[in-house]
Amino acid sequence: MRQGNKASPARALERALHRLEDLCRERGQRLTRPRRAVLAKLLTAGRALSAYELLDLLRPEDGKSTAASVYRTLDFLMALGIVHRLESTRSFVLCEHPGGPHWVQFLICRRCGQVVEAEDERIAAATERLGQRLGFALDQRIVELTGVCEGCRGSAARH
Amino acid sequence: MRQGNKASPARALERALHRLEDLCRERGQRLTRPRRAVLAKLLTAGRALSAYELLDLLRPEDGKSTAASVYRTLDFLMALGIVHRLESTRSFVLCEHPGGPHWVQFLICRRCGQVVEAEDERIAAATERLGQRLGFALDQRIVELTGVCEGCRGSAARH
DNA sequence: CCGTACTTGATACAAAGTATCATCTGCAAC
DNA sequence: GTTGCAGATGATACTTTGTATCAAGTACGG
Repeated sequence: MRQGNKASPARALERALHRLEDLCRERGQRLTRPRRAVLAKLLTAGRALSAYELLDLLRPEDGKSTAASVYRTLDFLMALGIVHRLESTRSFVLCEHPGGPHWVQFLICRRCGQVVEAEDERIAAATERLGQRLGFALDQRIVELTGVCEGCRGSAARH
Repeated sequence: MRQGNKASPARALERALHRLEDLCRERGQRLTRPRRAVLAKLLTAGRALSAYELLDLLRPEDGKSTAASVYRTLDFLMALGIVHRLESTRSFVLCEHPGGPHWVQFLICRRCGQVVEAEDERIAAATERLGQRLGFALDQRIVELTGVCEGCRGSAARH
């Protein structure tokens, strides 16, 4: 929706795989089957997945997947910056803002599980400022805002 | 330091236990031995502890502690608002700002483990605004900023 | 096509958190 | 005090999440 992924899922997958290929080449990293597979599953799922949900999706078409391999692959994709971990739900999502390093915030609907990735300047500035004020040189900023999204508030009012 | 806890730890413990007692009475909750014990351990530790670290501290003086009981007790203390969970380190800290419900942020030193709890108006406002902009009714805001604190930057420069 | 540095597969394990149910107890009412 | 009992604990077993190790396999530059 946000990027037309729903409109042409095959196209979006192709784009994501190309991006992965480029990033690997740029950084001298290998492009392997599990790396492609995990990226593909995250993309087609279209939502945050736990490592073990991912494992369940991968096994039918690659019986050799294990928890260890899934975690390794996720770590790799996170280092490339194309996957993020949601600490509050212990799950993993595709990055919606591929590009250079950035500080992002997540809004998570506790009803439908939808995850929206934001890049809010005010929050970035305010957190930086707070770090400076308290003498911290920040290198990671976890901002995860949980609530109920507009759709869910409308559809199930007062419940 | 911030509240003089280091200066008189026994006094601080006494204060914290009184606070727990008051809160329990106010809300019609029971004040039990494990609840006192967990609070005491968190206070005397003076830092964030994982549930299992807590368990290891509790067992010597109460062999009946179990993971389940520790988690139950932590959930209770969190509901009272006097303990917070740090998602990024899967650990628990005493609240430094007892009082009504509030939105807090944590700064965590990755070198020494120090945790500072802040209540920053700008961040509170910016996150609220972002939620509104994206149509989310927020009920939880996790903000955990990791980096290196002033002391650690000074003492181990360039490493 | 070769060589090898890096990655994977396989196994085992550690850490974190939850479910269930019988027993016990804090505390309000007497 | 003593008592009754809703609510908490204790005990056990289990699920979920994440890591360590090392032999075997493979992506990719030359």
